[in-house]
Amino acid sequence: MARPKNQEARRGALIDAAGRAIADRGMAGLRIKDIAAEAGVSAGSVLYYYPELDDLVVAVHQDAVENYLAERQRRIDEPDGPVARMRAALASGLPSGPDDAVHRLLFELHGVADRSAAHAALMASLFAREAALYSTLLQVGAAAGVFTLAAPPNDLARNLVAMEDGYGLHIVAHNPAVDRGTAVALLTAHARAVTGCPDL
Amino acid sequence: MARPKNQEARRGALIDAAGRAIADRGMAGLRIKDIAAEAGVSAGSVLYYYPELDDLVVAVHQDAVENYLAERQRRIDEPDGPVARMRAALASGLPSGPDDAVHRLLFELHGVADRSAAHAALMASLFAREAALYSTLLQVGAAAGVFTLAAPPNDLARNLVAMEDGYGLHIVAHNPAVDRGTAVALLTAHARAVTGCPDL
Amino acid sequence: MARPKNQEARRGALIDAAGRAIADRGMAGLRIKDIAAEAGVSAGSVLYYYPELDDLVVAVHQDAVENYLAERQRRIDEPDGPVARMRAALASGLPSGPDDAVHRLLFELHGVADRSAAHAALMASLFAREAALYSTLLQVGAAAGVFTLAAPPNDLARNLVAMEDGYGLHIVAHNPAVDRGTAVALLTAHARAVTGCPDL
Amino acid sequence: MARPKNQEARRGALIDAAGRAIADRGMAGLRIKDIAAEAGVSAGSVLYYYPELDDLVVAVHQDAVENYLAERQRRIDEPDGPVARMRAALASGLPSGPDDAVHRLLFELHGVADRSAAHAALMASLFAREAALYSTLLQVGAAAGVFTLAAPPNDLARNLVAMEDGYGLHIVAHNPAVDRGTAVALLTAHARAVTGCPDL
DNA sequence: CATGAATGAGCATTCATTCAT
DNA sequence: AATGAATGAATGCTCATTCAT
Repeated sequence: MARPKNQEARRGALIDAAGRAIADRGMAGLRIKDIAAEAGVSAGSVLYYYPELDDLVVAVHQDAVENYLAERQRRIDEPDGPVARMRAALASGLPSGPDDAVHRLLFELHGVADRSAAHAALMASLFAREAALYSTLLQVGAAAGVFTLAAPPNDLARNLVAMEDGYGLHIVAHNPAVDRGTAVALLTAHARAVTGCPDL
Repeated sequence: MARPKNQEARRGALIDAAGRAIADRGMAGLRIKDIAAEAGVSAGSVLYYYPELDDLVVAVHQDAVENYLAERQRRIDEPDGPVARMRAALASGLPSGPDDAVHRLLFELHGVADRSAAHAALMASLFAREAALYSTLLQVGAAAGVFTLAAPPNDLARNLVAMEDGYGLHIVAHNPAVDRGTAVALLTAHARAVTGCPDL
Repeated sequence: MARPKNQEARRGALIDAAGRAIADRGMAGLRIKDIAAEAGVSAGSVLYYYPELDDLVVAVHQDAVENYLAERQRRIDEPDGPVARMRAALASGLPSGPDDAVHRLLFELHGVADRSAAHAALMASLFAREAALYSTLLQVGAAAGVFTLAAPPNDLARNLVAMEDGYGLHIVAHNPAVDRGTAVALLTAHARAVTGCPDL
Repeated sequence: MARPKNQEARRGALIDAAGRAIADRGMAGLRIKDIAAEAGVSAGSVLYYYPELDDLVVAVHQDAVENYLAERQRRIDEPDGPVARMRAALASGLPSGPDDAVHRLLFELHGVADRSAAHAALMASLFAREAALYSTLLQVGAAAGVFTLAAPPNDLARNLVAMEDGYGLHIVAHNPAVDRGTAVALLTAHARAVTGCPDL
């Protein structure tokens, strides 16, 4: 069982390395030798594990989506109570800044979704699961009587994610008029309005 | 005076051709040969007019932003009255579908903004001017007594644009759960809520 | 004593596998991987038994020559009498068609003889022994009074083999104007003439 | 008209260079950079003129066949009378030795005919036209009363070409027992027999 | 002004080969 | 004895770029 484990470990290392390379140089500038250098192996090794480079990129996307969601879930579950959790959700959906590696990576990968069904599916999955996160929070808050929802929770949830994605795009892309602080404030104001909860 | 005019005309044709090439093949797959073919000239000619290819791409971005904004302004100004105009605004900010060439082009170009100050500036300009569009509509509507704004118009405006961008991203990227109809409906519902105007 | 035997068996299997690979893909397209796959072993194993790949190819050539000659001798010895045996000889020297694996292999290996003394020697050996086959048949037939040789038996024999080789080349190489039937007929007509034996 | 001429000249130079490279290194060892070096141009230039390398090899084959046939025809037509011409034919169909560039090239190219219809057609064309050469000589000689044909001229002609090809193969491939002198003698003896002409 | 010819840098990719196990 | 992991050399190929015309 040593071999398969090593195989998996090496594949994982390559996925990490490729993720860094994509976040750094962008999908357009992705080179096998960059991935190899980042992973500390030869270019041949990358091809050895991923004869089809696209498969590696899909693996990176999968990994990024899962890790991002898990981490976000973790940060949301940390505090107690609907209000604190919603605040955690609002805080955890935006890039920390233009250099946020995770968001850079995800946006790069979203950019190829229009030419790849696999990437489109991953992006759609991320969207749906983030919406589900918000939807749950909204419904729990409403059930607890803290939120008064201005519209069906699923609609509000999708709008929140769309707004996050929009602001996230501008933050990562260095829009000087949209920094994280502003975006969080505007997003929070919106959430406050649609939940009728001034404490957010 | 004939030369400069021809020069300009040729440059314009190259900008159009490059725009089509980017929308078609994406920034990552952009080749001088493709631009040349799309413009019906030789690859050398492209380099002759744009020794630095980046300049051509910036020109494409500039052109796309200006045309898009002008067209959107036109569509907003067409109807009369704040409500109709707001409806026109909500309808004109989302791609018609995954194949919408203008939005495809703009999203491709947003993708390079994080590596280019020029593109970031253009993207920021687009964001600001779209927000201004909404801001004006909101203020006029409020002044007319049709809208009751739930927050400062500039805040609401930016949120609307961010939401548009988020949904636009998913539409262009083939998220199967986000089609134009759904996005327009959700965006409109949001606008209805923040303007307090059920007629939207 | 088990080891050496296994060694030999494995080497034999590799020779067979390499022979099939060469007949299939040609010398130009020969890959260690293909030989290994054909033999059902790893590429490393091939190198283990034949650190110098050329040695394997020489072994293939040797094997092919010996087997081919043995089989041809067998087919010639089967019938009785000079005439029947000569007919068997004429029938056994031409490929059955463009897909005749043995002849394909031999011609591929002849093609490398100009760059390798070992292969040239094997090819020369094959030529000489085929000529000897014919020479014997001719002399026995002459002694029996059935053949009237038009020239020294060694000369006639070499001409027969050369003609065989020429026709064989065209058959294997898919010359549409030279099929086995035609070649056998022409070769036989020639043999009839030089032996003065109308019964061939 | 200067451009097309240069284009043609350059293509011709590449064909010559590729022919030399194939004769030197063999089809199996054919490298683009060798062709380029032989032609004194860059590797990119070879691809520029022949994006599909196979097309270049086919052109080489075509060229080799035509030149070889033209030269052979020339050498046959030089002397007067059926006997002298037949002697010229017999002398012009065999390689001068193992290093005969033309024959080396032709045999290399015959070796790929089994995997390429184009090359098979060229090889078949060469065979048919060489046979026609002999057939004409035989018929003219018979008509003149110098030859007494032992079989239909087309049959004799094909046998002559097959024998030539067989001996040619062995000469080029360094069969030490088959040198040009021996082959010419044996081939001539055969011709003498089938034409009944002792003067050959 | 514009082109096609020609190049070379940079890339993915194939493949024989090495090595630890 | 035999393998799979891993490498690096070698090659084809793409593409931006230069240049003479």
